[in-house]
Amino acid sequence: MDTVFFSHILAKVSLSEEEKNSIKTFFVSKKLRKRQYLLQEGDICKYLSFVEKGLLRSYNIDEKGEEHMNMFACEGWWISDMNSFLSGEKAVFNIDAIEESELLMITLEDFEEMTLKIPVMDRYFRILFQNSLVTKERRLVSSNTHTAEEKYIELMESNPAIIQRIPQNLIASYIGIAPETLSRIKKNIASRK
Amino acid sequence: MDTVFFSHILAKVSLSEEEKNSIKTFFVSKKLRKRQYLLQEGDICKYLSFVEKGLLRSYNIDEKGEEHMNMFACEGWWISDMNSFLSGEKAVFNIDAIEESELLMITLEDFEEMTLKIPVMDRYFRILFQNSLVTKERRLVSSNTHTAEEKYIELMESNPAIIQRIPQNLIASYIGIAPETLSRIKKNIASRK
DNA sequence: AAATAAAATTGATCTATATCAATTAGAATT
DNA sequence: AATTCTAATTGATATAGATCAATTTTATTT
Repeated sequence: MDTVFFSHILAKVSLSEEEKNSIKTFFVSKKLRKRQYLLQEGDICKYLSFVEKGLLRSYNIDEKGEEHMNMFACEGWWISDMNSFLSGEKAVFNIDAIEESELLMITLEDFEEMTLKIPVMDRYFRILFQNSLVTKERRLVSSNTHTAEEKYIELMESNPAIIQRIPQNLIASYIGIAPETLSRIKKNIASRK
Repeated sequence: MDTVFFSHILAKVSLSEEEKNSIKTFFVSKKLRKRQYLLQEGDICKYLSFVEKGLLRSYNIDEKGEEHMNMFACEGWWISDMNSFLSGEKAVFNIDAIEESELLMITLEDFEEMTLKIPVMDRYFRILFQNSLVTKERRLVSSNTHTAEEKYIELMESNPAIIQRIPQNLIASYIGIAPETLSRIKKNIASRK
């Protein structure tokens, strides 16, 4: 319980040693093998999880059985089916590990207790959610405003690091296009250079 | 400074009379006529605004001059270009009034001061942003997973009240389709009943 | 109430991207 | 190293929804 976790929190708020120790007690750690599920659609999402190491994806599956990537999370990111986690409703997302991963997880009950005991964690999550909101908003704008190629270029430019760790077909799904289309887009871009 | 505002906050957190009085001091109120701008693309978004009354929209404009609705906000909603507000970068969104409106507005400086003075407001905004995140996530799933008709039906079902106050062409833009397409979709749905 | 402007509808046509099918390249497993 | 499985590429074709243009309906302004 460690460097990655607290360095990410301390980047947004200050914590005393005492607070750190207290926070630790609310989390449990978990390792996931590649392809292992953290959550399956229809289950209740019991945890909000911080990625210490590795790479996960969350996605939903439509009536035709097609997967649609919702988000990826690598080191320093949080992942969950927020609606299920907060409301106790059934999860609409699946979450699994793209790479072998290590997580720190907290239940809703402990999350509530932790924020009440350490109010600065409300601030941390307020800032975290604020930033996520900006990111999601950008993606939504991109989704409505740009062509397939523009969306791909935008993603490449905003997130070059993570992209290299993720198979093309998942990236295609993330930007909402067919894998064949992404393949052709890449070819076009390459041929223009 | 009033019922709508505090009733929305008190639905999420508790406040003493003293805290309420303190909170009041951070906000200024403003009235907008129909079609009046609150924010124009390229300006810095100085305020986070709570809608006491009326209806506003936020939207971006692409290179072809087409508007793309980002969100609508009626009584009880907050509106801003969050990225610009928080970072001081130029706004990418325009915000204007669809109906004559009344707002309560706070600057970033006062927002920071308020949350430091009244930590429970961090909690309020943490919960608010958490919920917005769930909403945005749903919209993104819908945008990638569903057909134009499904997106329209979903919006109708999740938000029947607000839809009736908003012109069809803006709704089409919000779900990312051409106004002609929405018109045809409505016709189809009607003819099937 | 008349005049003007804006929004919605309808038809005809076009296009970006999806879908289907086959092939090749790369990973993972034995 | 050989085999099997999965992902990526490429070509041919189909389609949802966009675009363009004309018309009608509904708001707004004078």
